[in-house]
Parts: sequence; structure tokens; C-alpha cells
Amino acid sequence: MALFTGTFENKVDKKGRVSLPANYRDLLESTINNSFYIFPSPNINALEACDEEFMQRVADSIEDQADIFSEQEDALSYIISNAKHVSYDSTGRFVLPSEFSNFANINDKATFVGMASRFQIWSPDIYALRQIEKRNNAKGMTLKLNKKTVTKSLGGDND
Amino acid sequence: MALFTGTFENKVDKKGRVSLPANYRDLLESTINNSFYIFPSPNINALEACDEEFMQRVADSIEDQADIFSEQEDALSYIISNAKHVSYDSTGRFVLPSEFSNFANINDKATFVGMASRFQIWSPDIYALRQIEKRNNAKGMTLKLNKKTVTKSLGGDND
DNA sequence: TGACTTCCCATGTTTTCCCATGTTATCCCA
DNA sequence: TGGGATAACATGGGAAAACATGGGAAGTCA
Repeated sequence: MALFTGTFENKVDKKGRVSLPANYRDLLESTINNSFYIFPSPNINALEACDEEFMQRVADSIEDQADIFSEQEDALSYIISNAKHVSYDSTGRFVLPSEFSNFANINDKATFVGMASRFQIWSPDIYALRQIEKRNNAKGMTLKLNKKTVTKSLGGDND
Repeated sequence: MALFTGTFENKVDKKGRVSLPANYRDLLESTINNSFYIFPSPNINALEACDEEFMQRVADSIEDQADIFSEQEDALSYIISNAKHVSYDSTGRFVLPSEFSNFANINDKATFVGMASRFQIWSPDIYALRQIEKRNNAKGMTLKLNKKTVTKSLGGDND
């Protein structure tokens, strides 16, 4: 699975085109048609983006975890139904749909934020504020690392 | 998993290039593209670096400990979001991104410090001070080693 | 036909790659 | 074990490639 890391700021031109950061493109290169998915975040004032594999996990989670017609299903299907499948051209640019840039208050610049198996797209101003918060939170917070020898291979894993 | 040990001081040239200590390179040689990850430490005035396996552990741990799209997840993602994937060339050098050298007050020299499964990158001056502190703290301390024959927790693979 | 979208080419900047050099560490043989 | 030969390493600098970005032509849809 892709491992999106780092933060990048790119320009949005008058046509709504943005360069997808080059190393994100590398992580997506296995995908068909140089494409990925964008959807508005359920919780925050930003966009989320992911590859096909991740989106499939979301879809599978609906079937496995959520009772049909439940609120959980609502939340997950919100993602599915609002996700746009976009592809980037030979120069690495994609068109950020206007309803998405409106949603996330993105004007002439966009900040890409790696979130491991997916990434976010923010208005740089809004993200700058969030980043400070994030660092402050990170200071106090402890993350217990999983045991070593992560058994990706065993299929039936142990949690 | 890699075992980074020792301390090394290398020069940062005007292009921001630094030689990764040769024995660190050996430890990373199995990685794709001779690459590793750098991120600002959440707690100290230095940079942290690790291989892909370690970063994947961080990602997996977050996924296990926090719900997706949650506040908790967002805070824990500080490392991932700020980690840059860098690779070193055939002469063993990588480019230290300027935002990182600024963060860690690194100018023309950098100190590499092995920390077992990862390593740190310091401003030599700051590290020298910190080193004295560290030794003073260590003086009175007793340390209990793990049992020998490190059990790989999952009983799974030894490679 | 007009508005919008996609593709292609152009450009300046940044980054990466390649070759060169001096120094240090390692090897080898007497 | 001494000392020269050889290889490994850290470092400099220039050339080539990659990248982000702008603009226009061609294509598409209603």
C-alpha cells in the first residue's frame, strides 16, 4: 500500500489545474490511467485523496462493519458517493473540481499533506494554523509502536 | 531491522548535500532506491530519520490506535505528514531539505547519531551540549536488559 | 457555436546525475 | 610488522534531467 508522507504546496492556476507532487505521482504510478480519488473530509475543512486500493477498503468496510441503513453506513457511504475519480496528465497536473476548491476554501494555492495510505489537500492558510496545533498535540502525545516483524504476509492478521 | 550505531559529523555543502555515513548506507542498502525518511522530532531540536520499514510501523500503529478521520489520528499523523522521503546518490549523498536544516539549526555541518532502529541528525553545537546532559542523566541510572534470545513477538518469520 | 475541457509545447527554476580530487582507511606482501 | 599499493570515502563543481507552471491549439458536449 502506498505511503504518502510530507507536505507540499503547489499553485492552482486559473483553469483549476494543480501539479500533484512528483513523489505522490510515483506512489500512484501503478494505478490505471494515472488516477486517484478525491472527496471532502467528513470532519475537517479539507479534501481527502486516495488510491483505488484505499477506496476499495472503504467500500469493503461498509459491507463488513456497517449495518445496512445505519449511521455508520451513512458516514462511509458519504465518502463513496462524494468521491470524484480524477486523473493527472503527462505533466503531472489534475483539475481540482470547483466544488471541491470551494468546499476547502482553496484559491490560488493548495497544500498537500501525506497521511500514510492517503493524503489531504488544504488551503495553505488554514493548514498553517492546523499545523501549529498538530505539532503542539504531537508533543504531549505518545504513540505506541506496533511490535516489530509486522506480518503483512500472513493475511489473517492478529488484531 | 536496521541497527544504526555510532556518531558521525559530515559537511553540508552549499547545495544542501550531505554524505550519509557509509555504514548507515550499508544498513539501508536493501531499501528501494537507496532511500530513507527524515522528519522533525516532535520533542527535541533535531531531526529523526528511519527506513521504510520503521515508517510503515508508524503508519500501521496509527491505524490500529485511532479511528480514521478522527482528531486522534490527525494528531498522531504529525510524523507522517512532516516526513520527507529522500534518497542518496551513487556517491552516498542526499539533500537535506532547507526547512529541515532550519528547524534543527543546521548550517554547514551535521551530526548523525545512531539510535538503533533509526538515527538522528543534529546541529553539532547543539548536540555537543545535549551530549553532556545525556551523560549526566545516565550516570546514576541502572538499566535492565531484555532477556537474551529476543523473541520476535509474533512467532512469525525470521529472515 | 460558445463554453468548457483536454492535450501539447514552451520556459525558467530546481534537483539530480556524473565526473574529478584529496584524504583516510584497508589490504597485501616482503 | 612496516610501508607502499589499493580501495573506500567525503566533498566540489558542472552538465543534464526533472519539475512546476503558463499559454495556446485542438477537441468535446450541449
